[in-house]
Amino acid sequence: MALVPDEIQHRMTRFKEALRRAGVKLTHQRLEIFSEVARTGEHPDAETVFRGVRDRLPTVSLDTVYRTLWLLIDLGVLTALGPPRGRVRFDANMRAHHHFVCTHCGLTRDFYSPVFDALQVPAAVKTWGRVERMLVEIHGLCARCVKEKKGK
Amino acid sequence: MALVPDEIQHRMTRFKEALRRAGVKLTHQRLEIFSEVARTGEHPDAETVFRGVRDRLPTVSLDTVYRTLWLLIDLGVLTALGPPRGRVRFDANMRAHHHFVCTHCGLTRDFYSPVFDALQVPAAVKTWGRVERMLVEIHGLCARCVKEKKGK
DNA sequence: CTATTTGCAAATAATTTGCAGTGCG
DNA sequence: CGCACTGCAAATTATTTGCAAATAG
Repeated sequence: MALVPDEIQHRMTRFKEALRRAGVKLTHQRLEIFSEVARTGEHPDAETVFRGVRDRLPTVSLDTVYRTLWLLIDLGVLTALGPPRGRVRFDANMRAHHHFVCTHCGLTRDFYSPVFDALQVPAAVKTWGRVERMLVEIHGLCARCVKEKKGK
Repeated sequence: MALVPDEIQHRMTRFKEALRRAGVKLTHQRLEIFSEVARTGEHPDAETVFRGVRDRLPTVSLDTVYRTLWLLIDLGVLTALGPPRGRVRFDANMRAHHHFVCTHCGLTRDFYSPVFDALQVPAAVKTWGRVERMLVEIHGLCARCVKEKKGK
């Protein structure tokens, strides 16, 4: 999971610019928390980030980690993996299919596509483990959430 | 989100067969809980399933809904969407990329593919909302989890 | 009949919030 | 040097578990 130093530098620069543009303060904890996520190609959860920054920020609290991560997502320098609202959702469709996911409300609709079904798993990925399934995820705002945003 | 009745029938049949094969009892609550997920193309969370079955099962409890849903996943008639272990994970990679996700431990690795980047969003999907991003998710077991399973 | 399954209530895990003190710009 | 930011502790939300009573096969 080694990342080229250049890429990390680039991420740090974008991060500082985003804070400045948003008029948000550059604190020690924000720097360390972002850098903890940015320095790795893993996608750590909040707890992992928390443990990672404790050497450098012994008094940081888990709630600051959460607040900072969500702030950085708002500023567009991080993204969250998995559906919003933390809830698990259940799917009875066992045929090959793909998903449209609303990043705001979590609505997920299935769709079918022979083109997508026919995609090949890259050879490099096969060396990482046992592949069971491949699907395309299209992320965006569903019509309802688009309308809601306009309303405000 | 209307589903063809044939598809629902097919799902119910597979469900009953799976229970029988596993030697698991067909209870009223299992039937209603599965049917609640199977009758729709939405992908409800546990709370939504719970509210949906309460008309027909006034005394059912939320824990039974959870237990049943996970059981049905074990039996292979449902799948869970979203991150394993319920945790949100954070990603500092804002370039176009794709994911290999371990369905057991949640490990997520990025990879790049010009072929996948070039995929077109189907016209039908565009009518569902505003598309922001498209990525390919490859699900499976990472090497570590494959090894762990063999160990047992 | 009797082992499996359920409902209840209480436990745990993940995440968020209110508030008073602290430090960045 | 003021207001955004943090740490603490307590609140919420999501999910799981132990156990006695209920029921499918």
